[in-house]
Amino acid sequence: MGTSGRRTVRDLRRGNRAVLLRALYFGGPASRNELSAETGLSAATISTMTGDLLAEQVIVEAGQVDSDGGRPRVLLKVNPAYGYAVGVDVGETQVKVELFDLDMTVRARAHYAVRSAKHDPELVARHILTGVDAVIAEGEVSAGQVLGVGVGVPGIVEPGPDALVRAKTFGWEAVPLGALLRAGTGLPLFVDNGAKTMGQAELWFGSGKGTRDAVIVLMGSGVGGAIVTDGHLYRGAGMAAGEVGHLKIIAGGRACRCGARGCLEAYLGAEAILDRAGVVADSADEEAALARLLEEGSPVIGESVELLGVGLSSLVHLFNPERIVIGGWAGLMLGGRLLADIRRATAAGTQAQPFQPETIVLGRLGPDAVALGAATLVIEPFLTGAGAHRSVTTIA
Amino acid sequence: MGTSGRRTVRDLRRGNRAVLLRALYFGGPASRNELSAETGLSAATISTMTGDLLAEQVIVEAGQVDSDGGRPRVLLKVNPAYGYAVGVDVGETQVKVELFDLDMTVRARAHYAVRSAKHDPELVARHILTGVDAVIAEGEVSAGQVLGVGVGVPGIVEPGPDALVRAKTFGWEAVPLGALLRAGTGLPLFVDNGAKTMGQAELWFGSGKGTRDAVIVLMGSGVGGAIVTDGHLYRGAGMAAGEVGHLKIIAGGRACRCGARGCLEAYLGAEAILDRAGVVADSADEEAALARLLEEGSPVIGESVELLGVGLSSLVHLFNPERIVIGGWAGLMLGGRLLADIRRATAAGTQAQPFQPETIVLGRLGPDAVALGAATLVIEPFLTGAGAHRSVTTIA
DNA sequence: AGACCATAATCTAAGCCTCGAAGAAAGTCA
DNA sequence: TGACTTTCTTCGAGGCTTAGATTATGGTCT
Repeated sequence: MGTSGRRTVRDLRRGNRAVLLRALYFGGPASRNELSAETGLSAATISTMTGDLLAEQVIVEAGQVDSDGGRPRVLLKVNPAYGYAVGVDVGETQVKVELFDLDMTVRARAHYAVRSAKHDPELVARHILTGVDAVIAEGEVSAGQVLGVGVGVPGIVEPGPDALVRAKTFGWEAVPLGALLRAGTGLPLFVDNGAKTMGQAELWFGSGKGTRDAVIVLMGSGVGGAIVTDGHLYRGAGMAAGEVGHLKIIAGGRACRCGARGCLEAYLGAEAILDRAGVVADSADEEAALARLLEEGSPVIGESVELLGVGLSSLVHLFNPERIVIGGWAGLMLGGRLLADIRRATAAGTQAQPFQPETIVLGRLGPDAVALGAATLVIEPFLTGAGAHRSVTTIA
Repeated sequence: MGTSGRRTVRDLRRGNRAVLLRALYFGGPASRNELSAETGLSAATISTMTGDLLAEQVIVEAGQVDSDGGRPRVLLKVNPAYGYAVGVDVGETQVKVELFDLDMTVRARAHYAVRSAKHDPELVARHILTGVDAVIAEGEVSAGQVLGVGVGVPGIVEPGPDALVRAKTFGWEAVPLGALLRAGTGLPLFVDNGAKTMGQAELWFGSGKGTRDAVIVLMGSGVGGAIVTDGHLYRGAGMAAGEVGHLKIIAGGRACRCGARGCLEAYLGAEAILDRAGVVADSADEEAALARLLEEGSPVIGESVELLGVGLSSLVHLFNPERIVIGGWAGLMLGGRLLADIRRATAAGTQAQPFQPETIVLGRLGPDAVALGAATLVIEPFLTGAGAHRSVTTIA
């Protein structure tokens, strides 16, 4: 099953343009010659296509490289100023809005504090909309140059134009964030789970770079994740795949805030770890408290590593990934000191040949990559459409 | 990342031919007109392509349908006798070799008993090779018409021309089954895990038909599975993905024969269920013994359902499937009576909106579909290549 | 029966696309 | 300055799909 397939001869062009643009985006500056080798397209085709893209200003020249006694190669790269993407991170304590150029350099930021436990959807939407206007103004960019707005939220996002968000942590049951935002902006909109956006950031620019099959596990206060299959974020039938936090590790075990029992998140977010250690800490102090636990060598930490290993071994058998990236602030804290133990604990739960310990690595982007990842939601269709301007407004 | 992309204008034709052939293969007989609507290709293109395919005998006419006062539609279908596929099921007690035409009708069979616990690789290979020759002879098919041989084996298959098989149940450490078979036949060869082949059979012809995102869980003596993403079997980086049997459900729980603890298979194959119930039964009696347990209403059965629900809820959160198919003889036996309980137990471990109870269904093909599925490994490249004859011998 | 209509399939001309080969551009080296 | 090397562009050829016109094949109405 699974009919994909190009249709007409013009789709061919579009597809090849996308291949070219991706090579240029991820492969940095390159000459036409190198592009021909990388993409498999003939030099002639590359030439006409780069001609078009240059004329449209999607790409620009980026210097020369002389070769041994021949015509020097002209380097090409994606024009960072061709378009801009807004990335939004809707977090527990604040709404962060950032404007990126195509190089993913931040051109402007706006942060809005949100009082914990008071995540009024309308307020959040207003913060986002205000923020979008603010960064566009501050970045001195015309609205026409903005390719879209990507939003990373906690919880599960239902596909569809309304982008219904269900986030227990916020008490959001079925908040139509997409509809709320669309009422205030005409920009293309992409809403997805924050862990997934962060995962895509690691995939594109971090430790996942270059892999086709990867699992990204993110531990902060809770546990989230992202699954990469065939080089793309896997979302499943209803955008809810990859919820690593609700992988069960102990049938009938600790109660999770999701209502079920034995979830990874019932043991392994910073919140759960502190709770298991009997430490009381509000969300602002979690980081310090967890650091202290690590310092003390609390037995709860050792236990946590073992449980993480159990979860990861499940993931290895299900996904057989080429790489497993551990990220999120708590994940980086744990993994920074105990990576070897995590690898060993995972190996104990897996047969030898689908798993190599080196498969597990730490994330490289730090815990603030949610907005960056949200911006990649905007870039993705830009690359696929190869700069076919501002298509229909869609929800990823 | 993930560059796929057609390249030349002839690839376009090949791709569209594949789309057409798939539509015809899975959509049964259809007129050119219907094909045009289904594939999105213009009537003219369909016309020339069906012309080619008819000339090559890949497809044939299949009657007419008169329409409301117009020229009657000529129905087309894949020519079942265009080519044949051999499917092999290497099981615990026997090696089954079957010859299928493109309609997946069995044209010949050959079975070879294997004494339990004595799975000499060379002997198995010899059985397979003998069987292939036997079914080709019995089916009265010329070897040139055979598109390939698909083999389903227990354990994990490593990609590569040797197709190294690791199967603890057989005591196979790294058996180069591909190499052994290639020494005896020149036919294209495809080796994969038997649960995966069975899963693909359910996907193509059984309860998974038409789904793009599915999980297939197979319970026999042990537990296996297959994952479907975007309409295709997902194999991961090293063909080892989808090993549902080694999903962990209880950290530090019962020892599994794989060496780890807490695997689903340590609780849920027929073998494990009987063991947990304290019943001693050798593999020939397992079926009767399990049936008795069910009849008696043993508490172990109720427990098993709960544990299965835990495992399935993990799978729901990780894959967000459109459908979950339960198969294998033990799975069908349990599910036949207790499907409602399984659904309830799964729902208890999942949030409401990624999961609908009706997602879980029983397999439709019965427990003997391994060989059928193995044959689909041969059909798949035939459909993709759209009958571009006998390409290079590959391992799937 | 014959004129007319409806639907299916094929034919034809036009517009794109990618490729290979040949030519132009832009340097180095002696 | 001229030979050489390497990169990039231009051009003709061969293919592809499409829209629209044309042919095929039956029913329906008078």
